[in-house]
Amino acid sequence: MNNLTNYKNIKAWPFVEAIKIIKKSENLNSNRPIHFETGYGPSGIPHIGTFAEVLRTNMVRNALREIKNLNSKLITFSDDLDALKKIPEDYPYPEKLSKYLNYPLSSIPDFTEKYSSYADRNNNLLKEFLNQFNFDYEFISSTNMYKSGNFDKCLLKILENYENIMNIILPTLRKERRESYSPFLPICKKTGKVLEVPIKIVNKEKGIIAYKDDNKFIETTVTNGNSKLQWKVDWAMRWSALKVDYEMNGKDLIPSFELSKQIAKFIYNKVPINMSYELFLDQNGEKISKSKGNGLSIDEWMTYGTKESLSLFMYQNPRRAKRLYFDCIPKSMDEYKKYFKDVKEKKQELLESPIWHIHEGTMPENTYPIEFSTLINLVTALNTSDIPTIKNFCLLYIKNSLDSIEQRCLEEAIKLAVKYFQNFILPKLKKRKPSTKEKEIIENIINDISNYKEEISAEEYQNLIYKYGKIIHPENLREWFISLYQILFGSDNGPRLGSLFYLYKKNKVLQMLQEAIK
RNA sequence: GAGCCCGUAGCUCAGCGGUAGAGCAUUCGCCUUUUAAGCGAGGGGUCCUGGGUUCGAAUCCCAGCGGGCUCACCA
Repeated sequence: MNNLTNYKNIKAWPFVEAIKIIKKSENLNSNRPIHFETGYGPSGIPHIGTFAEVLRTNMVRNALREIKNLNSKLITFSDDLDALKKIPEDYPYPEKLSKYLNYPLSSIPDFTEKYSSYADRNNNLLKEFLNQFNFDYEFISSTNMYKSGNFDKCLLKILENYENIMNIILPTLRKERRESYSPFLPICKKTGKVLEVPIKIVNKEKGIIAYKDDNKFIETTVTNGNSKLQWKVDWAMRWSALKVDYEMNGKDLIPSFELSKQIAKFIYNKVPINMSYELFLDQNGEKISKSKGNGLSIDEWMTYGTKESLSLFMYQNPRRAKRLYFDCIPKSMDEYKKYFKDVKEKKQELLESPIWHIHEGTMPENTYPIEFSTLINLVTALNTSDIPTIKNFCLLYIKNSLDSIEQRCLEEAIKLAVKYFQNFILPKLKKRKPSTKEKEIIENIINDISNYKEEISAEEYQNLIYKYGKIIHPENLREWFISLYQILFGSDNGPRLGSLFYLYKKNKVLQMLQEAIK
Protein backbone atom coordinates (compact mmCIF):
# COMPACT_ATOMS: atom_id res chain seq x y z
CA MET A 1 0.00 0.00 0.00
CA ASN A 2 2.94 2.23 0.74
CA ASN A 3 4.09 1.60 -2.76
CA LEU A 4 0.80 2.81 -4.18
CA THR A 5 1.12 6.28 -2.68
CA ASN A 6 4.56 6.62 -4.26
CA TYR A 7 3.08 6.18 -7.69
CA LYS A 8 0.05 8.36 -7.19
CA ASN A 9 2.06 11.46 -8.03
CA ILE A 10 3.07 10.12 -11.40
CA LYS A 11 0.70 11.60 -13.91
CA ALA A 12 1.51 9.23 -16.77
CA TRP A 13 -1.77 7.63 -17.81
CA PRO A 14 -0.59 3.98 -17.64
CA PHE A 15 0.09 4.45 -13.94
CA VAL A 16 -3.25 6.13 -13.40
CA GLU A 17 -4.96 3.19 -15.10
CA ALA A 18 -2.92 0.64 -13.16
CA ILE A 19 -3.93 2.27 -9.89
CA LYS A 20 -7.59 1.99 -10.89
CA ILE A 21 -7.07 -1.74 -11.39
CA ILE A 22 -5.28 -2.18 -8.09
CA LYS A 23 -8.00 -0.41 -6.17
CA LYS A 24 -10.63 -2.64 -7.69
CA SER A 25 -8.67 -5.86 -7.41
CA GLU A 26 -8.17 -5.34 -3.70
CA ASN A 27 -11.88 -5.94 -3.25
CA LEU A 28 -11.78 -9.00 -5.44
CA ASN A 29 -9.44 -10.84 -3.16
CA SER A 30 -8.59 -13.38 -5.81
CA ASN A 31 -5.26 -14.88 -6.72
CA ARG A 32 -5.77 -15.29 -10.43
CA PRO A 33 -3.91 -13.04 -12.85
CA ILE A 34 -5.52 -9.79 -13.97
CA HIS A 35 -7.01 -10.28 -17.44
CA PHE A 36 -6.55 -7.62 -20.09
CA GLU A 37 -8.41 -7.91 -23.36
CA THR A 38 -8.04 -6.31 -26.75
CA GLY A 39 -10.40 -7.06 -29.59
CA TYR A 40 -9.62 -7.50 -33.25
CA GLY A 41 -11.86 -7.92 -36.27
CA PRO A 42 -9.88 -9.88 -38.89
CA SER A 43 -11.80 -8.57 -41.89
CA GLY A 44 -8.70 -7.04 -43.48
CA ILE A 45 -5.08 -6.29 -42.73
CA PRO A 46 -4.62 -5.16 -39.13
CA HIS A 47 -5.42 -1.53 -38.61
CA ILE A 48 -2.97 0.74 -36.84
CA GLY A 49 -5.72 1.43 -34.30
CA THR A 50 -5.81 -2.24 -33.29
CA PHE A 51 -2.10 -2.20 -32.92
CA ALA A 52 -2.25 0.98 -30.83
CA GLU A 53 -4.76 -0.65 -28.52
CA VAL A 54 -2.49 -3.61 -27.83
CA LEU A 55 0.52 -1.38 -27.35
CA ARG A 56 -1.31 0.88 -24.91
CA THR A 57 -2.88 -1.98 -23.01
CA ASN A 58 0.57 -3.41 -22.60
CA MET A 59 1.75 -0.12 -21.13
CA VAL A 60 -0.89 -0.43 -18.43
CA ARG A 61 0.24 -3.99 -17.74
CA ASN A 62 3.80 -2.82 -17.27
CA ALA A 63 2.75 -0.07 -14.92
CA LEU A 64 0.73 -2.59 -12.95
CA ARG A 65 3.70 -4.90 -12.64
CA GLU A 66 5.86 -2.00 -11.49
CA ILE A 67 3.52 -0.81 -8.74
CA LYS A 68 2.38 -4.08 -7.36
CA ASN A 69 3.88 -7.24 -8.69
CA LEU A 70 0.52 -8.54 -9.92
CA ASN A 71 0.39 -11.26 -12.53
CA SER A 72 -1.49 -10.36 -15.62
CA LYS A 73 -2.43 -11.81 -18.95
CA LEU A 74 -3.17 -10.08 -22.23
CA ILE A 75 -5.84 -11.71 -24.34
CA THR A 76 -5.92 -10.74 -27.99
CA PHE A 77 -9.34 -11.82 -29.09
CA SER A 78 -10.07 -12.24 -32.77
CA ASP A 79 -13.68 -12.06 -33.93
CA ASP A 80 -13.03 -14.55 -36.69
CA LEU A 81 -16.46 -16.15 -36.56
CA ASP A 82 -17.95 -12.85 -37.67
CA ALA A 83 -19.37 -12.71 -41.15
CA LEU A 84 -17.60 -11.01 -44.03
CA LYS A 85 -19.65 -7.89 -44.69
CA LYS A 86 -17.55 -5.89 -47.12
CA ILE A 87 -14.75 -6.78 -49.47
CA PRO A 88 -11.57 -5.13 -48.23
CA GLU A 89 -9.69 -3.24 -50.91
CA ASP A 90 -6.28 -4.31 -49.74
CA TYR A 91 -6.84 -8.01 -50.47
CA PRO A 92 -5.21 -9.23 -53.72
CA TYR A 93 -8.21 -11.33 -54.85
CA PRO A 94 -11.34 -9.27 -54.23
CA GLU A 95 -13.41 -11.05 -56.88
CA LYS A 96 -12.77 -14.46 -55.30
CA LEU A 97 -13.60 -13.06 -51.89
CA SER A 98 -16.86 -11.58 -53.11
CA LYS A 99 -18.38 -15.07 -53.38
CA TYR A 100 -18.01 -15.43 -49.63
CA LEU A 101 -20.09 -12.54 -48.36
CA ASN A 102 -21.83 -13.41 -45.08
CA TYR A 103 -19.62 -16.43 -44.49
CA PRO A 104 -17.69 -16.58 -41.22
CA LEU A 105 -14.20 -15.15 -41.78
CA SER A 106 -12.67 -18.37 -40.50
CA SER A 107 -14.44 -20.51 -43.07
CA ILE A 108 -13.37 -18.47 -46.09
CA PRO A 109 -10.31 -19.86 -47.89
CA ASP A 110 -7.19 -17.76 -48.15
CA PHE A 111 -6.64 -17.25 -51.85
CA THR A 112 -3.01 -16.32 -51.35
CA GLU A 113 -2.75 -20.00 -50.33
CA LYS A 114 -0.40 -19.28 -47.49
CA TYR A 115 -2.86 -19.75 -44.66
CA SER A 116 -5.61 -22.13 -43.72
CA SER A 117 -8.30 -19.47 -43.99
CA TYR A 118 -8.87 -15.82 -44.73
CA ALA A 119 -9.19 -15.09 -41.01
CA ASP A 120 -6.06 -17.10 -40.32
CA ARG A 121 -4.17 -14.92 -42.77
CA ASN A 122 -5.30 -11.70 -41.10
CA ASN A 123 -4.79 -13.13 -37.62
CA ASN A 124 -1.25 -14.01 -38.54
CA LEU A 125 -0.54 -10.58 -39.94
CA LEU A 126 -1.63 -9.12 -36.61
CA LYS A 127 0.53 -11.57 -34.71
CA GLU A 128 3.51 -10.63 -36.86
CA PHE A 129 3.12 -6.98 -35.99
CA LEU A 130 2.71 -7.79 -32.31
CA ASN A 131 5.71 -10.10 -32.31
CA GLN A 132 7.89 -7.37 -33.76
CA PHE A 133 7.33 -5.60 -30.49
CA ASN A 134 7.90 -8.72 -28.37
CA PHE A 135 4.51 -8.54 -26.72
CA ASP A 136 3.53 -11.28 -24.38
CA TYR A 137 -0.07 -12.13 -25.25
CA GLU A 138 -2.46 -15.00 -25.58
CA PHE A 139 -4.22 -15.14 -28.92
CA ILE A 140 -7.77 -16.42 -28.76
CA SER A 141 -9.88 -17.19 -31.77
CA SER A 142 -13.61 -16.68 -31.43
CA THR A 143 -14.26 -19.60 -33.79
CA ASN A 144 -12.27 -21.94 -31.57
CA MET A 145 -14.05 -20.78 -28.46
CA TYR A 146 -17.51 -21.21 -29.94
CA LYS A 147 -16.79 -24.56 -31.57
CA SER A 148 -15.00 -26.07 -28.60
CA GLY A 149 -17.95 -25.29 -26.38
CA ASN A 150 -15.97 -22.95 -24.12
CA PHE A 151 -18.66 -20.33 -24.43
CA ASP A 152 -21.58 -22.72 -23.97
CA LYS A 153 -22.26 -22.01 -20.32
CA CYS A 154 -22.46 -18.28 -20.95
CA LEU A 155 -24.47 -18.75 -24.15
CA LEU A 156 -27.14 -20.62 -22.21
CA LYS A 157 -27.16 -17.82 -19.66
CA ILE A 158 -27.80 -15.37 -22.49
CA LEU A 159 -30.64 -17.54 -23.73
CA GLU A 160 -32.13 -17.60 -20.24
CA ASN A 161 -32.17 -13.80 -20.32
CA TYR A 162 -33.39 -13.56 -23.89
CA GLU A 163 -36.24 -11.14 -23.15
CA ASN A 164 -34.18 -8.98 -20.79
CA ILE A 165 -31.53 -8.56 -23.41
CA MET A 166 -34.05 -7.82 -26.16
CA ASN A 167 -35.52 -5.14 -23.92
CA ILE A 168 -32.14 -3.47 -23.63
CA ILE A 169 -31.19 -3.62 -27.28
CA LEU A 170 -34.49 -2.97 -29.08
CA PRO A 171 -35.01 0.63 -27.91
CA THR A 172 -31.63 1.54 -29.40
CA LEU A 173 -32.57 0.29 -32.86
CA ARG A 174 -34.58 1.74 -35.69
CA LYS A 175 -38.04 0.37 -36.37
CA GLU A 176 -37.06 -1.71 -39.41
CA ARG A 177 -34.18 -3.30 -37.60
CA ARG A 178 -36.27 -4.10 -34.54
CA GLU A 179 -38.30 -6.54 -36.62
CA SER A 180 -35.31 -8.66 -37.56
CA TYR A 181 -33.02 -8.28 -34.56
CA SER A 182 -31.91 -11.21 -32.49
CA PRO A 183 -28.99 -11.57 -30.09
CA PHE A 184 -28.30 -14.93 -31.72
CA LEU A 185 -27.12 -15.35 -35.30
CA PRO A 186 -27.62 -18.95 -36.38
CA ILE A 187 -25.04 -20.46 -38.68
CA CYS A 188 -26.82 -22.08 -41.60
CA LYS A 189 -26.26 -25.83 -41.70
CA LYS A 190 -26.75 -25.99 -45.46
CA THR A 191 -24.62 -23.07 -46.61
CA GLY A 192 -22.45 -22.27 -43.60
CA LYS A 193 -23.43 -18.59 -43.75
CA VAL A 194 -24.05 -16.45 -40.70
CA LEU A 195 -27.77 -15.68 -40.78
CA GLU A 196 -29.35 -12.42 -39.69
CA VAL A 197 -32.86 -13.73 -39.23
CA PRO A 198 -35.62 -13.11 -36.69
CA ILE A 199 -35.78 -15.79 -34.01
CA LYS A 200 -39.27 -17.21 -33.79
CA ILE A 201 -38.97 -19.82 -31.06
CA VAL A 202 -36.82 -19.81 -27.94
CA ASN A 203 -36.54 -23.00 -25.92
CA LYS A 204 -34.55 -22.24 -22.78
CA GLU A 205 -34.69 -25.76 -21.35
CA LYS A 206 -33.26 -27.39 -24.44
CA GLY A 207 -30.95 -24.53 -25.36
CA ILE A 208 -32.55 -24.26 -28.78
CA ILE A 209 -33.70 -21.43 -31.04
CA ALA A 210 -35.63 -21.62 -34.27
CA TYR A 211 -36.00 -19.36 -37.29
CA LYS A 212 -38.15 -19.56 -40.37
CA ASP A 213 -36.87 -20.61 -43.77
CA ASP A 214 -39.28 -21.27 -46.66
CA ASN A 215 -42.21 -21.47 -44.24
CA LYS A 216 -40.41 -24.15 -42.26
CA PHE A 217 -39.00 -23.73 -38.79
CA ILE A 218 -35.33 -24.54 -38.60
CA GLU A 219 -34.06 -25.46 -35.16
CA THR A 220 -30.53 -25.03 -33.95
CA THR A 221 -28.74 -25.09 -30.65
CA VAL A 222 -27.19 -21.90 -29.34
CA THR A 223 -24.19 -23.96 -28.22
CA ASN A 224 -21.39 -25.89 -29.94
CA GLY A 225 -20.72 -23.24 -32.54
CA ASN A 226 -24.10 -23.64 -34.23
CA SER A 227 -24.86 -19.98 -33.73
CA LYS A 228 -22.96 -16.92 -32.64
CA LEU A 229 -23.92 -13.75 -30.80
CA GLN A 230 -24.52 -10.27 -32.18
CA TRP A 231 -21.48 -8.32 -31.31
CA LYS A 232 -22.63 -6.18 -28.37
CA VAL A 233 -24.04 -9.25 -26.67
CA ASP A 234 -20.95 -11.15 -27.73
CA TRP A 235 -18.76 -8.56 -26.05
CA ALA A 236 -20.67 -8.80 -22.79
CA MET A 237 -20.64 -12.59 -22.87
CA ARG A 238 -16.92 -12.65 -23.49
CA TRP A 239 -16.18 -10.46 -20.46
CA SER A 240 -17.73 -13.12 -18.29
CA ALA A 241 -16.42 -16.16 -20.13
CA LEU A 242 -12.84 -14.86 -20.21
CA LYS A 243 -13.05 -12.99 -16.89
CA VAL A 244 -11.90 -9.75 -18.45
CA ASP A 245 -10.80 -7.17 -15.89
CA TYR A 246 -9.61 -4.41 -18.16
CA GLU A 247 -10.32 -3.38 -21.71
CA MET A 248 -9.70 -0.27 -23.77
CA ASN A 249 -11.81 0.90 -26.67
CA GLY A 250 -12.02 3.71 -29.16
CA LYS A 251 -14.46 6.51 -28.44
CA ASP A 252 -16.69 5.26 -31.25
CA LEU A 253 -17.51 2.27 -29.06
CA ILE A 254 -18.52 4.21 -25.95
CA PRO A 255 -22.28 3.77 -26.56
CA SER A 256 -21.76 0.09 -27.33
CA PHE A 257 -19.74 -0.37 -24.19
CA GLU A 258 -22.52 1.13 -22.09
CA LEU A 259 -25.02 -1.20 -23.69
CA SER A 260 -22.81 -4.26 -23.27
CA LYS A 261 -22.37 -3.27 -19.65
CA GLN A 262 -26.11 -3.56 -19.07
CA ILE A 263 -26.23 -6.92 -20.78
CA ALA A 264 -23.28 -8.20 -18.77
CA LYS A 265 -25.29 -7.73 -15.58
CA PHE A 266 -27.51 -10.63 -16.61
CA ILE A 267 -24.65 -13.05 -16.97
CA TYR A 268 -22.05 -12.85 -14.23
CA ASN A 269 -21.98 -9.13 -13.72
CA LYS A 270 -18.47 -8.95 -15.01
CA VAL A 271 -17.76 -5.47 -16.40
CA PRO A 272 -14.14 -4.60 -17.11
CA ILE A 273 -12.47 -1.40 -16.05
CA ASN A 274 -12.50 0.63 -19.18
CA MET A 275 -10.59 3.44 -20.79
CA SER A 276 -11.66 4.98 -24.05
CA TYR A 277 -9.17 6.58 -26.36
CA GLU A 278 -9.64 9.07 -29.19
CA LEU A 279 -9.42 8.06 -32.80
CA PHE A 280 -6.61 8.94 -35.15
CA LEU A 281 -7.22 11.56 -37.77
CA ASP A 282 -5.47 12.16 -41.04
CA GLN A 283 -3.66 15.30 -42.13
CA ASN A 284 -6.97 17.05 -42.85
CA GLY A 285 -8.54 16.08 -39.55
CA GLU A 286 -10.67 13.27 -40.92
CA LYS A 287 -10.99 9.87 -39.33
CA ILE A 288 -8.54 7.40 -40.79
CA SER A 289 -10.05 4.35 -42.32
CA LYS A 290 -8.85 1.56 -44.52
CA SER A 291 -11.47 2.16 -47.18
CA LYS A 292 -10.38 5.76 -47.66
CA GLY A 293 -6.73 4.80 -47.56
CA ASN A 294 -5.84 7.92 -45.62
CA GLY A 295 -3.64 8.08 -42.56
CA LEU A 296 -0.85 5.59 -42.01
CA SER A 297 -0.53 1.84 -41.73
CA ILE A 298 1.81 0.08 -39.33
CA ASP A 299 4.01 -0.95 -42.25
CA GLU A 300 4.19 2.60 -43.52
CA TRP A 301 5.34 3.91 -40.15
CA MET A 302 7.93 1.16 -39.88
CA THR A 303 9.25 2.08 -43.34
CA TYR A 304 10.31 5.53 -42.15
CA GLY A 305 10.57 5.27 -38.41
CA THR A 306 11.73 3.00 -35.61
CA LYS A 307 9.38 1.02 -33.43
CA GLU A 308 10.42 3.24 -30.53
CA SER A 309 9.16 6.30 -32.37
CA LEU A 310 5.86 4.53 -33.08
CA SER A 311 5.53 3.51 -29.42
CA LEU A 312 6.19 7.07 -28.36
CA PHE A 313 3.51 8.39 -30.68
CA MET A 314 1.01 5.88 -29.33
CA TYR A 315 1.98 6.65 -25.76
CA GLN A 316 1.39 10.36 -26.00
CA ASN A 317 -2.08 11.65 -25.15
CA PRO A 318 -4.29 8.70 -26.04
CA ARG A 319 -7.37 10.65 -25.03
CA ARG A 320 -6.72 13.34 -27.58
CA ALA A 321 -7.62 13.13 -31.23
CA LYS A 322 -4.27 13.22 -33.01
CA ARG A 323 -3.34 13.62 -36.60
CA LEU A 324 -1.43 10.66 -37.88
CA TYR A 325 0.46 11.28 -41.11
CA PHE A 326 3.98 11.13 -42.46
CA ASP A 327 5.25 14.31 -40.84
CA CYS A 328 4.59 12.73 -37.46
CA ILE A 329 7.43 10.29 -38.00
CA PRO A 330 10.51 12.56 -38.03
CA LYS A 331 8.96 14.55 -35.20
CA SER A 332 8.46 11.44 -33.13
CA MET A 333 11.95 10.20 -33.96
CA ASP A 334 13.46 13.45 -32.67
CA GLU A 335 11.27 13.50 -29.59
CA TYR A 336 12.33 9.99 -28.76
CA LYS A 337 15.97 11.00 -28.96
CA LYS A 338 15.33 14.01 -26.76
CA TYR A 339 13.55 11.95 -24.06
CA PHE A 340 16.33 9.39 -24.23
CA LYS A 341 18.97 12.08 -23.80
CA ASP A 342 17.15 13.67 -20.86
CA VAL A 343 17.12 10.39 -18.99
CA LYS A 344 20.66 9.51 -19.95
CA GLU A 345 21.92 12.89 -18.74
CA LYS A 346 19.78 12.57 -15.64
CA LYS A 347 17.68 15.62 -16.38
CA GLN A 348 14.64 13.41 -15.94
CA GLU A 349 13.92 10.31 -13.90
CA LEU A 350 13.39 7.19 -16.00
CA LEU A 351 10.13 6.44 -14.22
CA GLU A 352 8.75 9.83 -15.18
CA SER A 353 9.83 9.62 -18.79
CA PRO A 354 7.96 8.15 -21.77
CA ILE A 355 11.10 6.05 -22.23
CA TRP A 356 9.98 3.96 -19.27
CA HIS A 357 6.73 3.04 -21.00
CA ILE A 358 8.29 2.49 -24.41
CA HIS A 359 10.92 0.10 -23.10
CA GLU A 360 8.88 -1.64 -20.41
CA GLY A 361 10.72 -0.03 -17.55
CA THR A 362 14.30 -0.53 -18.63
CA MET A 363 16.63 2.03 -20.10
CA PRO A 364 18.21 0.93 -23.38
CA GLU A 365 21.96 1.36 -23.54
CA ASN A 366 22.03 3.76 -26.43
CA THR A 367 20.31 5.15 -29.48
CA TYR A 368 21.07 6.89 -32.77
CA PRO A 369 23.67 9.62 -32.28
CA ILE A 370 22.16 12.24 -34.63
CA GLU A 371 18.71 13.81 -34.69
CA PHE A 372 16.57 12.24 -37.38
CA SER A 373 15.60 15.61 -38.85
CA THR A 374 19.29 16.44 -39.18
CA LEU A 375 19.85 13.12 -40.88
CA ILE A 376 17.08 13.83 -43.35
CA ASN A 377 18.64 17.22 -44.07
CA LEU A 378 21.96 15.54 -44.58
CA VAL A 379 20.60 12.91 -46.92
CA THR A 380 18.78 15.66 -48.80
CA ALA A 381 21.94 17.72 -49.01
CA LEU A 382 24.04 14.81 -50.16
CA ASN A 383 21.28 13.83 -52.54
CA THR A 384 22.25 10.21 -52.39
CA SER A 385 20.86 6.91 -51.19
CA ASP A 386 24.29 5.43 -50.72
CA ILE A 387 24.42 4.39 -47.09
CA PRO A 388 28.24 4.14 -46.68
CA THR A 389 28.68 7.67 -48.09
CA ILE A 390 26.09 9.06 -45.69
CA LYS A 391 27.55 7.18 -42.78
CA ASN A 392 31.05 8.42 -43.55
CA PHE A 393 29.79 11.96 -43.71
CA CYS A 394 28.12 11.49 -40.33
CA LEU A 395 31.37 10.23 -38.88
CA LEU A 396 33.16 13.37 -40.11
CA TYR A 397 30.63 15.35 -38.12
CA ILE A 398 30.62 13.32 -34.93
CA LYS A 399 33.69 13.96 -32.82
CA ASN A 400 33.40 11.20 -30.24
CA SER A 401 33.76 7.65 -31.36
CA LEU A 402 30.58 5.62 -31.49
CA ASP A 403 30.00 2.43 -29.56
CA SER A 404 28.68 -0.61 -31.37
CA ILE A 405 25.06 0.12 -30.45
CA GLU A 406 25.29 3.66 -31.74
CA GLN A 407 26.86 2.38 -34.94
CA ARG A 408 24.01 -0.04 -35.47
CA CYS A 409 21.34 2.53 -34.56
CA LEU A 410 22.94 5.09 -36.83
CA GLU A 411 22.87 2.71 -39.75
CA GLU A 412 19.26 1.84 -39.09
CA ALA A 413 18.34 5.54 -38.84
CA ILE A 414 20.18 6.30 -42.09
CA LYS A 415 18.22 3.61 -43.90
CA LEU A 416 14.99 5.12 -42.64
CA ALA A 417 16.08 8.63 -43.54
CA VAL A 418 16.98 7.47 -47.05
CA LYS A 419 13.51 5.99 -47.49
CA TYR A 420 11.95 9.20 -46.24
CA PHE A 421 14.11 11.22 -48.59
CA GLN A 422 13.33 9.04 -51.60
CA ASN A 423 9.59 9.14 -51.11
CA PHE A 424 8.89 12.61 -49.78
CA ILE A 425 11.75 14.92 -50.63
CA LEU A 426 13.36 13.70 -53.83
CA PRO A 427 10.19 14.05 -55.93
CA LYS A 428 9.99 17.72 -54.95
CA LEU A 429 13.61 18.60 -55.71
CA LYS A 430 14.34 20.16 -59.06
CA LYS A 431 17.91 20.55 -60.19
CA ARG A 432 18.34 23.53 -62.45
CA LYS A 433 20.39 23.76 -65.62
CA PRO A 434 23.58 25.82 -65.30
CA SER A 435 23.89 29.11 -67.20
CA THR A 436 26.46 29.21 -70.01
CA LYS A 437 28.89 31.01 -67.71
CA GLU A 438 28.35 28.45 -64.95
CA LYS A 439 28.69 25.62 -67.42
CA GLU A 440 32.02 27.00 -68.57
CA ILE A 441 33.28 27.23 -64.99
CA ILE A 442 32.16 23.70 -64.16
CA GLU A 443 33.95 22.44 -67.28
CA ASN A 444 37.09 24.09 -65.96
CA ILE A 445 36.69 22.36 -62.62
CA ILE A 446 36.24 19.04 -64.41
CA ASN A 447 39.43 19.71 -66.34
CA ASP A 448 41.37 20.54 -63.22
CA ILE A 449 40.19 17.45 -61.39
CA SER A 450 40.93 15.25 -64.38
CA ASN A 451 44.47 16.55 -64.42
CA TYR A 452 45.15 15.19 -60.96
CA LYS A 453 46.62 11.75 -61.29
CA GLU A 454 45.81 10.65 -57.76
CA GLU A 455 42.98 11.22 -55.34
CA ILE A 456 43.07 14.70 -53.81
CA SER A 457 42.19 15.89 -50.31
CA ALA A 458 38.99 17.55 -49.14
CA GLU A 459 40.91 20.80 -48.73
CA GLU A 460 42.21 20.73 -52.27
CA TYR A 461 38.70 20.17 -53.60
CA GLN A 462 37.46 23.07 -51.52
CA ASN A 463 40.29 25.31 -52.78
CA LEU A 464 39.38 24.46 -56.31
CA ILE A 465 35.77 25.47 -55.78
CA TYR A 466 36.80 28.73 -54.13
CA LYS A 467 39.25 29.49 -56.90
CA TYR A 468 36.52 29.42 -59.53
CA GLY A 469 34.00 31.01 -57.22
CA LYS A 470 36.17 34.10 -57.07
CA ILE A 471 36.08 34.30 -60.84
CA ILE A 472 32.35 33.95 -61.31
CA HIS A 473 31.10 35.76 -58.16
CA PRO A 474 34.05 37.86 -56.95
CA GLU A 475 31.90 40.11 -54.74
CA ASN A 476 29.59 37.47 -53.27
CA LEU A 477 30.87 33.93 -52.87
CA ARG A 478 27.65 32.82 -51.25
CA GLU A 479 25.89 33.17 -54.60
CA TRP A 480 28.35 30.73 -56.08
CA PHE A 481 27.68 28.10 -53.44
CA ILE A 482 23.94 28.50 -53.74
CA SER A 483 24.22 28.10 -57.51
CA LEU A 484 26.28 24.95 -57.14
CA TYR A 485 23.78 23.43 -54.69
CA GLN A 486 20.93 24.25 -57.03
CA ILE A 487 22.66 22.75 -60.02
CA LEU A 488 23.98 19.65 -58.27
CA PHE A 489 21.23 18.88 -55.73
CA GLY A 490 18.20 21.00 -56.46
CA SER A 491 18.30 22.83 -53.13
CA ASP A 492 19.69 26.12 -51.83
CA ASN A 493 22.09 24.66 -49.36
CA GLY A 494 24.06 21.54 -48.74
CA PRO A 495 27.14 19.97 -47.26
CA ARG A 496 30.67 21.27 -47.47
CA LEU A 497 31.48 20.38 -51.03
CA GLY A 498 35.18 19.69 -50.47
CA SER A 499 34.38 17.00 -47.92
CA LEU A 500 31.65 15.56 -50.08
CA PHE A 501 33.86 15.33 -53.15
CA TYR A 502 36.56 13.73 -51.11
CA LEU A 503 34.17 11.04 -49.93
CA TYR A 504 32.80 10.50 -53.42
CA LYS A 505 36.29 10.11 -54.91
CA LYS A 506 37.49 11.44 -58.22
CA ASN A 507 35.57 9.29 -60.67
CA LYS A 508 32.23 9.75 -59.06
CA VAL A 509 32.76 13.51 -58.71
CA LEU A 510 33.60 13.82 -62.38
CA GLN A 511 30.57 11.78 -63.27
CA MET A 512 28.33 13.98 -61.12
CA LEU A 513 29.70 17.22 -62.60
CA GLN A 514 29.42 15.99 -66.16
CA GLU A 515 25.85 14.93 -65.48
CA ALA A 516 25.09 18.45 -64.25
CA ILE A 517 26.24 20.23 -67.41
CA LYS A 518 24.62 17.88 -69.90
C1' G B 1 -30.66 13.93 -30.87
C1' A B 2 -26.63 11.83 -27.63
C1' G B 3 -21.46 11.35 -26.52
C1' C B 4 -16.21 12.55 -27.01
C1' C B 5 -12.14 15.82 -28.21
C1' C B 6 -10.03 20.53 -29.31
C1' G B 7 -9.69 26.38 -28.96
C1' U B 8 -2.06 28.65 -26.33
C1' A B 9 2.95 32.72 -31.39
C1' G B 10 1.55 33.43 -38.62
C1' C B 11 1.21 27.56 -38.99
C1' U B 12 1.58 22.61 -36.35
C1' C B 13 1.40 21.64 -31.47
C1' A B 14 3.70 20.75 -26.16
C1' G B 15 2.75 22.44 -21.20
C1' C B 16 -2.23 20.86 -17.32
C1' G B 17 -1.72 24.77 -10.16
C1' G B 18 4.07 28.40 -9.25
C1' U B 19 8.21 33.75 -14.44
C1' A B 20 4.42 31.73 -21.51
C1' G B 21 7.22 27.14 -24.45
C1' A B 22 9.17 24.03 -28.95
C1' G B 23 9.55 23.11 -34.24
C1' C B 24 8.55 25.47 -38.79
C1' A B 25 7.79 30.48 -40.80
C1' U B 26 9.56 35.67 -40.31
C1' U B 27 13.53 39.85 -39.39
C1' C B 28 18.68 40.90 -38.67
C1' G B 29 23.99 39.44 -38.31
C1' C B 30 27.88 35.79 -39.81
C1' C B 31 31.21 32.03 -45.19
C1' U B 32 39.19 33.04 -48.49
C1' U B 33 37.75 27.33 -45.86
C1' U B 34 39.94 25.00 -38.49
C1' U B 35 31.44 21.77 -38.67
C1' A B 36 26.73 25.81 -44.10
C1' A B 37 24.52 18.79 -42.17
C1' G B 38 24.56 25.98 -41.08
C1' C B 39 25.45 29.17 -36.69
C1' G B 40 24.04 33.40 -33.60
C1' A B 41 20.52 37.20 -32.11
C1' G B 42 15.63 39.28 -32.25
C1' G B 43 10.36 40.22 -33.08
C1' G B 44 5.81 37.95 -32.35
C1' G B 45 0.68 36.11 -26.91
C1' U B 46 -6.41 38.96 -23.94
C1' C B 47 -3.28 31.01 -23.32
C1' C B 48 -11.70 31.52 -26.92
C1' U B 49 -15.20 34.53 -23.42
C1' G B 50 -17.44 35.25 -18.54
C1' G B 51 -17.83 33.70 -13.58
C1' G B 52 -15.97 30.61 -9.35
C1' U B 53 -12.11 27.91 -6.12
C1' U B 54 -7.01 29.40 -4.57
C1' C B 55 -1.89 33.30 -1.62
C1' G B 56 -1.49 32.10 -6.88
C1' A B 57 -5.28 29.54 -12.79
C1' A B 58 -3.32 28.52 -19.65
C1' U B 59 -3.77 24.51 -15.99
C1' C B 60 -9.09 22.80 -11.40
C1' C B 61 -14.85 23.72 -11.28
C1' C B 62 -19.37 25.97 -13.60
C1' A B 63 -21.70 28.47 -17.70
C1' G B 64 -21.35 30.10 -22.61
C1' C B 65 -19.26 30.71 -27.72
C1' G B 66 -16.63 28.59 -31.73
C1' G B 67 -14.33 24.20 -34.52
C1' G B 68 -14.04 18.96 -35.33
C1' C B 69 -15.11 13.86 -34.74
C1' U B 70 -18.07 9.67 -33.33
C1' C B 71 -22.62 6.99 -32.49
C1' A B 72 -27.83 6.40 -33.45
C1' C B 73 -26.94 0.16 -40.15
C1' C B 74 -22.51 -3.30 -39.28
C1' A B 75 -18.26 -4.15 -36.23
